Amino acid sequence: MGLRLTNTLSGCKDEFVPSDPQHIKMYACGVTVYDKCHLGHAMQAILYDIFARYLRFKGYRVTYVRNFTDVDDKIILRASQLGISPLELSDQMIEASRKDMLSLKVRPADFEPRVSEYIPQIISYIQDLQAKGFAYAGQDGSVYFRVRLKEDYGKLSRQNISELRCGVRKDVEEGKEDPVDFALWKVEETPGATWDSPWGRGRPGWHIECSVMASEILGDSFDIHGGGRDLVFPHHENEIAQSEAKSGGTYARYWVHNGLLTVNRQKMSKSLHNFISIEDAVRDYGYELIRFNIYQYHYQSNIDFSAQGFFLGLSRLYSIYRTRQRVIDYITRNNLSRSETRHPEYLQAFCEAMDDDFNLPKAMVVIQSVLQSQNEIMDKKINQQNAEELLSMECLLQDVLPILEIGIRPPQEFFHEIHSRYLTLKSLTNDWVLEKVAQRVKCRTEKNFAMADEIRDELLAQGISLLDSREKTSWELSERALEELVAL
RNA sequence: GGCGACAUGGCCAAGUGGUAAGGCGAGGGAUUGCAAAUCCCUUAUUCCCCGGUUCGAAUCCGGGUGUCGCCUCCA
Repeated sequence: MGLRLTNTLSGCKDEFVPSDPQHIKMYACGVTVYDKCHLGHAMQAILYDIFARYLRFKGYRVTYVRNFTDVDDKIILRASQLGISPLELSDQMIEASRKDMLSLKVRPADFEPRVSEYIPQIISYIQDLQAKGFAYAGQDGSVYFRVRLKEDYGKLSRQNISELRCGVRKDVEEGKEDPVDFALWKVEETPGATWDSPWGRGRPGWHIECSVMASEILGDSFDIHGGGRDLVFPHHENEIAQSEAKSGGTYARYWVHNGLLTVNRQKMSKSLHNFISIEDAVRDYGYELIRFNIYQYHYQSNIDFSAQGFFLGLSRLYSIYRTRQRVIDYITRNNLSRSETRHPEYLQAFCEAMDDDFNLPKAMVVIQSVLQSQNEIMDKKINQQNAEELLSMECLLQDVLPILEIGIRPPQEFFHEIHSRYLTLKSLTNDWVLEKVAQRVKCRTEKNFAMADEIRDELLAQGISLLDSREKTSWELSERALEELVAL
């Protein structure tokens, strides 16, 4: 079964047919590097990275492009405030962004072009548009795109040009023939962020960069173009207009748009003080919890981050790693060898979920079911058939979890990280806990259950929960402890 | 004013014509010294409201209500 994708252009979930059956070309709008990246960027980067990984998993060759916008009003403003050049600022921010992505386990795109590296191509692109009559130099010297000449303008966002209220939020630039026109080249002199052009010194407009970089790297037509919902209009609409005006053909064939990130159901914004940087979030919650939370929602809807969601996620992650550890122990104890067979039913279920418009919540259900089945098997008495079943599930998980980049660390590393974070928070030590556990073990062997229970209660009051098995007593964090760890 | 999206059990959330996934919570059971962990069972005759199309609608159409996004900064 093939992939189906919700295509903003058609408004439907369409069968995805790449123009080259072996090779998928994908472009996603990256960040404008005027500040540190926030969780919304993380979410977008994680999603498209997963799309690329999954398509590769399915056997496609994928070329994935994600740009950096390093020429922009906000960068110029910020840089002048900081007393550095715009490109210095964007260099720093790109470096920070790369670090952020690494910490989230997001793989770099195959191409990560920067606007400043494509100025000559942008200029000749605009010249071509000018030759075709779609671009004109306005009275102020800047170059604009003649929107009304593109008769299908508005097809992506379903906007009607005559209904647009121009200048509602921003003053209309002088020099345009028509208020709906948008800038391709802005004439101005900003140190460090301007280049010579046939129209004078200046810099590219807001939308031209993606059209140019996408076509330079992927060609005039490619398969998937993605970005946040908030880019549909005007950014993507304008990209289509420019690109198709220039090439005369179809630009991106499928447009996918992810929802935005909310914090406690409110859009994340600096003015609401709910702005979370990737750096802070990774430090406070860990990359897996951030990813887990994203996977609870379909990519098209807004994804909410809240203490409740993080708590739920951490409990589930905890549980995932408990099972991961249990499987490792089980395999070692029973001296089982690796399986080369991926459990066929679960593999199919996983692929069906992902093929259905990258339905991550559904895919996560499959993962949970696999883990549950593994536990079920390990609860039973071992036999040949059980063991094979378990191993094929394990084989599947080892192939599929890396796509999601979740549950693949050594479990002890995960537990150690969470536990030490908690112990530090509560000023407790690992030795203290172990001492208490040892005391209790002694009480239990002496059948002094009253004392044993007392120690257990004492630990529980500190957020430490005990697990007695036949061989040993181990400890982990209680629900309340997990809750405390993720309080926003 | 225009365009668009969404509304599903106590909470979160899948599900675009065939009779409501899953998680959390709650209740019961197996297991346990008792717990925890794990597993099993139960927990929405019903999908914001009102009409319509259909043999059949959470899903399609019309109207209403509510929430949100975008309308030239945005992932």
